[in-house]
Amino acid sequence: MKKEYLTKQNEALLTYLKKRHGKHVTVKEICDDFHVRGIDVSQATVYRRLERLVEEGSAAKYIVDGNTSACFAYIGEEKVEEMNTFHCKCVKCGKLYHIQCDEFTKIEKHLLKEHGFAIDPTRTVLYGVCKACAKKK
Amino acid sequence: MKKEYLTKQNEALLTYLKKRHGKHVTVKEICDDFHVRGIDVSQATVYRRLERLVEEGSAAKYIVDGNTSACFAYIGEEKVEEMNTFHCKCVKCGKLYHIQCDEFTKIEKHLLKEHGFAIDPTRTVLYGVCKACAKKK
DNA sequence: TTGCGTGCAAAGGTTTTGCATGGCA
DNA sequence: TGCCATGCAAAACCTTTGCACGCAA
Repeated sequence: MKKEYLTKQNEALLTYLKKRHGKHVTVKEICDDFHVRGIDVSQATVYRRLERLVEEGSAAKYIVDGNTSACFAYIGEEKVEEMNTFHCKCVKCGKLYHIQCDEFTKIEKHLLKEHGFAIDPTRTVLYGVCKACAKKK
Repeated sequence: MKKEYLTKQNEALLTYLKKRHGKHVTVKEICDDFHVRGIDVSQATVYRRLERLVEEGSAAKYIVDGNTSACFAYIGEEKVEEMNTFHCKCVKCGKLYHIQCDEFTKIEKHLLKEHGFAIDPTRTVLYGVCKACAKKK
């Protein structure tokens, strides 16, 4: 087990993430915000810290778009098993919906029992078309 | 509506994709295979053709990994509405499972009715841990 | 002949990495 | 002091794009 130092960069990132608990952010958004507020944290550090947070289970990484950039969300102390939130991304307007629904928990259990597959909701994004965009059409 | 020419590159790609009907492949895999077999199709062309196939609905694009690279699968004439296949990717061993299950169709309908969100199964990948990897642990 | 398709290389963007330096414990 | 963390810039990747040329119809 490695030691971990408490640096101001680490602290700044954690503060930022906790303030947006559960929301998704990109590395770019984080860096931009830091830049605007005059906080100096290099992009490389943000990547390295986020990577570690994901390993530790305190953050989740999503590949949300056809676009290359990844999204991260802080999930902190929440136990993954208790989360019934999942993400839906509209492929038309690009909006990301956080949906809480027990039906999803059901399919989760079904998949586990019948197919032996344990979904990790923190990593999963469902793609489709949202209500608003369906109407427009 | 644009005219479409039938070129040998186009033909080679379609042959390749049809042979792997329903399976997922990356652009790199396609190019490598072509290279090995001495077929000359530039990477740019593969991207352009795949993009068009996706537009036409003959292929599906997945963002499958934490890695940046996208996967494509040929779905040909199948109508998307009839597909009850979805994809599960194991985050431990990296294996991609194609699962057919009516339960998934149910959650699809539920999401549409209750949340107004129409999932596109051809774009969606569920992440989690597969049976084999769960046992290892 | 027309104009779409292709190849090449450059450009664009995101993420990773090597190395010297900085800073926590 | 001992190491981990950080910054910077370069490198590594994947994907897109511009342009001239090739080729199907």
